[in-house]
Amino acid sequence: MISVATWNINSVRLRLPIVERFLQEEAVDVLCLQEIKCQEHQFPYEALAAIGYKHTAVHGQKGYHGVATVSRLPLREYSRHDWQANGEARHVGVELEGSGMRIDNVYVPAGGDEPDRDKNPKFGQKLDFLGRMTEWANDIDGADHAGTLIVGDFNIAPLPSDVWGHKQLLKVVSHTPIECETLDRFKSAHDWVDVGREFIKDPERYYSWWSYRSKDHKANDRGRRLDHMWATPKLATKASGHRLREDARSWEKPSDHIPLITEFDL
DNA sequence: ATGGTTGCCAAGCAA
Repeated sequence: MISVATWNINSVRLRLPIVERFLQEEAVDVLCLQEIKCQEHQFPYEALAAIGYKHTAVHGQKGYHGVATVSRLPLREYSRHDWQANGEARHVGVELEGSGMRIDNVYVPAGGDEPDRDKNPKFGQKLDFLGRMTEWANDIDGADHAGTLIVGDFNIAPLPSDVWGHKQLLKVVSHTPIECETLDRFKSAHDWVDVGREFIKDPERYYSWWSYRSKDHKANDRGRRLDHMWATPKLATKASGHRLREDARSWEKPSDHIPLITEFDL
């Protein structure tokens, strides 16, 4: 069995205590972090190695963004795509030694506030990022390895049941029709299976993010499913479990995102 | 309609 988790941590240095808590409680094999907000030399390698996570692939930058994959199992970093072509650290790809499973850890741009690429260049960059990610997916050769799992903060909640209010959020970046369609084109490009939704079926409530801009996120429960774990079809058939640690949103100094975990029989 | 919060790093940007 191999277990993989994804978590937008919103500063790995500030939240090292809850990363350690999560790893000690869940003992996942692999944890994919987004928004580490540090450079590679600032990453807490020693603290994570001390609790068994000795294998790392860190793609960081100063102050913003940044992704890191930490593992108990040996891995080989094989790619760092810049799907925005602007130098931001938003992807790192690894292959697990032994199983050969590939894990692509991605942090899709949030896209700003205005869902109009003419008025808001960030929105266009988000759509273009997904376009390049789709071209990449078209080129994956799925025939000769154990399959690919792409995980991370996609910054899009595609289904009506992925948000607290479908109608209220149709013009809010993360749930606009054009974003959902663009993500759908990516999905079709490689027949990705939305593993989370294989286990927590639509239209069941499934959120992974709650804004900090709410006194009590549980009171109105205005969540969105921005984080995803999608597998190539053959690998998806090996998924044996999927769960959320929604309680982590209430831990001390929490991230605004929660961890997602998928288990594979491999 | 607006503003609400957080992190980085020391002003404003990104989310």
